Amino acid sequence: MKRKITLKQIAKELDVSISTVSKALRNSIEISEDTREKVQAFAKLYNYRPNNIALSLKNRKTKTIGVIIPEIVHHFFSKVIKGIELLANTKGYNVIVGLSNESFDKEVLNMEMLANGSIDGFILSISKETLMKQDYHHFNETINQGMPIVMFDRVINDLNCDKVIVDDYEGSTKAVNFLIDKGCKSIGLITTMDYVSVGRLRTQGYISAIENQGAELNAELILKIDDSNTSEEQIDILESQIEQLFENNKNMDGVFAVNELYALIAMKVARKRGLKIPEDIQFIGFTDGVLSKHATPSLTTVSQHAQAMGEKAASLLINRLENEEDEEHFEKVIIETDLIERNSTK
Amino acid sequence: MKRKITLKQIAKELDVSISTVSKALRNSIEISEDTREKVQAFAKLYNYRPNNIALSLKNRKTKTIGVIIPEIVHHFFSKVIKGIELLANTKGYNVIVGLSNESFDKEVLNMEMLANGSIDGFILSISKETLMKQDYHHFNETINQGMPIVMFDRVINDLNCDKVIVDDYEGSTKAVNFLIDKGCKSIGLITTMDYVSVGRLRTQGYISAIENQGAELNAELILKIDDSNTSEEQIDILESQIEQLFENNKNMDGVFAVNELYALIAMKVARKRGLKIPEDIQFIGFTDGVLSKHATPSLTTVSQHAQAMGEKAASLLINRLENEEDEEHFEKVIIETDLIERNSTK
DNA sequence: ATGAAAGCGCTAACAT
DNA sequence: ATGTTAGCGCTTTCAT
Repeated sequence: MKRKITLKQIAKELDVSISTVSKALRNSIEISEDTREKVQAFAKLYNYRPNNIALSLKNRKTKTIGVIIPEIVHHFFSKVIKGIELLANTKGYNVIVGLSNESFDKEVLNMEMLANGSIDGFILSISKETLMKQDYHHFNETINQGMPIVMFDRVINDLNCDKVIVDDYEGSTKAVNFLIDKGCKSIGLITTMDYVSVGRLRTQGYISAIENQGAELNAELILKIDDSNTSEEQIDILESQIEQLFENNKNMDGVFAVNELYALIAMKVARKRGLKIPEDIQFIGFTDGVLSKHATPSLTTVSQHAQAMGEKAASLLINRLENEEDEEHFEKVIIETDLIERNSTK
Repeated sequence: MKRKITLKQIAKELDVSISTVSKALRNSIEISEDTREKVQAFAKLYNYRPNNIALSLKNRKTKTIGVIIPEIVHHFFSKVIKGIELLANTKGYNVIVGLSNESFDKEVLNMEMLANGSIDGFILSISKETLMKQDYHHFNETINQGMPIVMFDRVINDLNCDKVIVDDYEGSTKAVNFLIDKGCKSIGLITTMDYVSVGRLRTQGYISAIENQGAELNAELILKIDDSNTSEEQIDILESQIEQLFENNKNMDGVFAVNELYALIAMKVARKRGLKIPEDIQFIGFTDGVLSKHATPSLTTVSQHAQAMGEKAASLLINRLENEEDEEHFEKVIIETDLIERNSTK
């Protein structure tokens, strides 16, 4: 078992100084052709690679990005990570992943664990608990220490950092208008509580689309789910809540759901009640998941382009890390949504 | 913007030496109560945290684990990562994620990028391309340099490292026997090419279950999918191949698929052909995905306990890192599968 | 009880 | 052309 070789060992073997070796390896013209070749050959033979940690200490930068997300077993987030990793890798950066698990404490802990020199900057999406508590001191402290943050999807507006969001408002409006165009007269909304900004914005998009149509807004048609605990039995509760929605609105002929699971369960309920999809009732979900494509019928969705979000977030962060210039001026990038038509709409 | 404070700065402010500060912070009895309190108060005030990189360089260990997986947008892998992160975090370790994207070159690149001091050890699952080429030099080199590896799911037997696998053979046997118990007389198999070890083992499980039954093996009932490229149009090809399977076996009354997507598409084909599930034909998938639970009908599956695999892998690696003892002796842990009954079987 | 010095692996300014 | 030195931030052994 041959341990990794260091400059020091090479220097000793070849009977030169450490700095000579260092320079020779970096092709410095200060070094004679002779020793340069000798050193390089030896280094190659022993498969010398500079130690990243030593470089990080010296350069005061680690070339790694810390990513904190609420949950990894989730199509949207894993796709964002894929985008981040892809772009980071092409720029020579590594990616450390921390999971907050929707918990405030774990989010803080994870950030503290990484902010002590392990990474150059953060890309993160805020946990539900943090959003609910509205306690953002850990973000501010990190930023104040000179470590840049890029937030995506679940963001806070008045924070000194770049943001990448999907146009939730526009996406919902688009979806609801689509349902209206397809002849829906009574469109239900299945959404989350307002403290999740994306839920709030999607709800607003729904409302404005309905109102712009001159139609009156019917509160009965709006179902707000409290998903602060995401346990298993939650799904049964969810289903009965959706049952109730159908029961209260017998003439409902369209449903817009803020995620694909809600939409799928709603379709299931509709089918149970003997409704034909899309003939009797049409469905659209807001999502970037796998369920939609393989559901029966397949679900029309508003795509969030999660991977593009990840790439954009990584590119913003790396730009900021490598160009000290644009301090104090932060970008808010909006990723456009696309409506993907499948078989749950006419 | 106050940058992170260092021992040096504290020492200067308090007019003591760096080593005094260091000792004071670690509660050394060498230091007088007086200065100890003074230093600790000052450190707390300025929120001092030791620099991880410096510690890593000093201790020659980074307390971070490198994870290389073929794909992250995949329920199984993201669940494994969740398990790894969970356990790693409780032990004070961070997790760097690298994606091979099923490519040999990216796998090698990623490993080289991390093996130069950034991490203490690897947890990985081998890319399809690597399995096909059977080129494992990068694993051997890493191990030879004294960096431990733990492989999971897609593993190579004769490699000096710990392994965590699911009992693919046993799981398939269990599934096929279950179908037989439920009255199936003609059971189809939808699997992958043999170079993916999990596909091969699951196929063997199917075969032995059929043969143990005294039934004769019918090659017509076995469909091997070449999924070496996983593009979009692949799904249409997949569907037509499965159509063919049904066409060739009109009396098929059970299907075992080595993943949930194959099972779902098979169910779709069956439905199209007017077959009732589970009355006319029953289905089981091998998986740990979300599709199964929300499919119609929901799919009976063999669960792999992905998160448990991740936790076990992390625990094996950390044990090896922290106890130098058990060199040369490697474990192969087998995670039991569970059959989760849903509505695609009687 | 405190401090000086060496060392982890590397780079770079500054001698020679 | 080569070597010495200092320093990145920290711990620890060895003086004082």
